[in-house]
Amino acid sequence: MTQSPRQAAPRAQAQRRREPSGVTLRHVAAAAGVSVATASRAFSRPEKVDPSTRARILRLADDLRYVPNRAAQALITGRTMALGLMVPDLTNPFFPGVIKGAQARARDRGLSLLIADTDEDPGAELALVGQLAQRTDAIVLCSSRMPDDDLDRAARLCPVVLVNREHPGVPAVTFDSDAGVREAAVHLRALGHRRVGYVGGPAHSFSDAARAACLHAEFPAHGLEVVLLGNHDPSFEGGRRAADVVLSSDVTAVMVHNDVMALGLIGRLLDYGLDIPRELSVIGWDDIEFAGMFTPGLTTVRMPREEAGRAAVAYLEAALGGRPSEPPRLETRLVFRQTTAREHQRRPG
Amino acid sequence: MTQSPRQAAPRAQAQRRREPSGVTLRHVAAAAGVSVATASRAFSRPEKVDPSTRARILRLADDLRYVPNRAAQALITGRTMALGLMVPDLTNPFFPGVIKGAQARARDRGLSLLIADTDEDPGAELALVGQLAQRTDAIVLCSSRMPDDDLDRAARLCPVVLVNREHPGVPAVTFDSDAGVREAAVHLRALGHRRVGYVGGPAHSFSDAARAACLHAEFPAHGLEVVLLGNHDPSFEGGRRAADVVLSSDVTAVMVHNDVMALGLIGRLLDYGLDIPRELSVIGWDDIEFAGMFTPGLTTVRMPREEAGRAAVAYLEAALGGRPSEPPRLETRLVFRQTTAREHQRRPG
DNA sequence: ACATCTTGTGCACACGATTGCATGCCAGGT
DNA sequence: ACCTGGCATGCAATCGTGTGCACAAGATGT
Repeated sequence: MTQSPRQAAPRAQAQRRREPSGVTLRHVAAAAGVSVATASRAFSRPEKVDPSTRARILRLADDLRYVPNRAAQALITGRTMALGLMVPDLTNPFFPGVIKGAQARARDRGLSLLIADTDEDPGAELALVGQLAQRTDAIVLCSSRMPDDDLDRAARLCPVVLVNREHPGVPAVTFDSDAGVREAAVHLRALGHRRVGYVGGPAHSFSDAARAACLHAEFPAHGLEVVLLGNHDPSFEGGRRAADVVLSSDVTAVMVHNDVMALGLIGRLLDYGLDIPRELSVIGWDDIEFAGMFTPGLTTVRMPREEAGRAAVAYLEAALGGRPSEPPRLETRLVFRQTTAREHQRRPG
Repeated sequence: MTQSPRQAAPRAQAQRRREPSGVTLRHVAAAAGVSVATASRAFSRPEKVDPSTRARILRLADDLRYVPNRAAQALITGRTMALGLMVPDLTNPFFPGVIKGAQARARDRGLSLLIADTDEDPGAELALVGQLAQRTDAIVLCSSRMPDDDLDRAARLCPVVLVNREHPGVPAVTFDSDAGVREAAVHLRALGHRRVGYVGGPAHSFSDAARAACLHAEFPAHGLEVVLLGNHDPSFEGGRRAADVVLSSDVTAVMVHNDVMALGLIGRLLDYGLDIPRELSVIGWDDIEFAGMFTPGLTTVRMPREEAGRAAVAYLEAALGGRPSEPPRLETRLVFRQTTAREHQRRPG
């Protein structure tokens, strides 16, 4: 008998808190009369095991209700099969849209999605990325407000893809506002408008800068003058507060940084007794579900947000799989509803 | 020299795809001149290691940017430190609210939150629970539409807490509609209403049944007759479609299964030229953010949904920690806005 | 008949952390 | 001097899976 120095120590086998279904590969292997290695390969390297034994193993696994232990897989494999997704505020309907798309795609591929809400606190984002990175293979940063160098650090921490923000060296799913804005321009021009205001979002928001830039690039070419009406909180209240600035300007139409703000603005103007859209045309941004539910329905630039979510995880899948790819630039379109109408001088407010 | 039969086999140490920060406990231990065991204890059993060595270990860990490998911890510990949260539809603002609360609480406790959206498919829920269960310690089932026996199976799969649904033997964070509904009753009665309709949600929805039951329990006591106006899709469109039923009934006020439906209903009635609330008072359910953003502002029964999310994870924490507790029953309140007014016979529609 | 390749399987190690047990050390009681 | 006991630490096993390597048996080529 060959001496075997191993196996000497008696196995204490402490009583541990175990998962409900304590069925492991070992059990399946034993039942099938094969080694754990073969059982493992039956799942992950199908071509390396005899079809009949494989079938037997799979059937037994099923009978025993075997479910692989993801932690063990993650440990040996180095891949958690989970992705992270960070958003500034779940309460803004734009983000659940992105999540929905991301989650659907992830689920299709057997990936899980961890959600983090930063509560609009740019300072907390980097730390949160750190936390997420421990449990995921890669992260989607949606409309991140992080300072540029935090972003650099984050990208070094773990594979990252941005949505609705751009930063050199970091892949990003972006929205091409041009098409939507151009449509808005011809639309407003056709209605007779000349001077249109832009009610901006947060001062250091990337997307706000992008939107303003896009306006400046497209509107003058269509004979429209754009008037900046300040930076505001990207909330309903922010929109309401912007009402006075709008009234005291002499624009006949405004574009607003996002739909929620636009709705706040309109609500406030309605309170003032203004006739929307007769006295002021309003165009929002995002096309959240509620934009179409309001009366009057909000004309707005649609951002394909579920698609953005899907594209972001698709990109990460590819990147993790070593297949290089380019995250897409998504087209926007103007959605025509009832908050835009022929230009008409309003009575002094 | 003591003979050591171990350590004979040469370590091949295959080149594996490793996490970006390849720093493990072993490195920290080596740097600190202690064993991995001590290093480990420096983190998880602080009292069992000398304060000075502990300090040294922690500092070194920090310097080396050590981050513990959650997969390894999960493997040995049997705890993933992650929770799952399943919702029917992220697009309904009620659910992001719950998620926000859950996520905030989870993050505070160092837990992660996995999100699953069932896309309103009750048949898919059980399978999704199975998937989630592999990666989490416990699951929050929010407004689950699962059939009862699926629910039983799910609960056997892994620790579960329900939100906004009840089922014998399964803990649940519930909403006590009574208070809100009672307020609605006295409110409507004070405004002179007698017959109030109920525009129901999905036929087999637990919460719809609960809400209807609550109406039947409270309204007659206040001299109000309740008229059931059918079951409808819990969406904006569903609310719009319910408009005709409402018009053809002779009620002067309606309660609607949720805010989104109420908004749809109101929008449609406005289209018909109805004066809301003069000709019909409307009360919604949930108090989603947008309820207050509409014009007219929607009077509605508030559900403290972020609190529900927090309570659900708090309950699970306790349960996993072996501390038995009872998930709370949360109070609802009526939020008075502009869609309710004195009863006033409307002109025949 | 023998060399070579292919195929299917098992052995054993590795992943990174936790933890029961053993051990060595030092203080204090007798 | 010796025993006792607490404290700090190390050893080694363990969690469940993946995978390189070795090996046996059968297939194939000359």
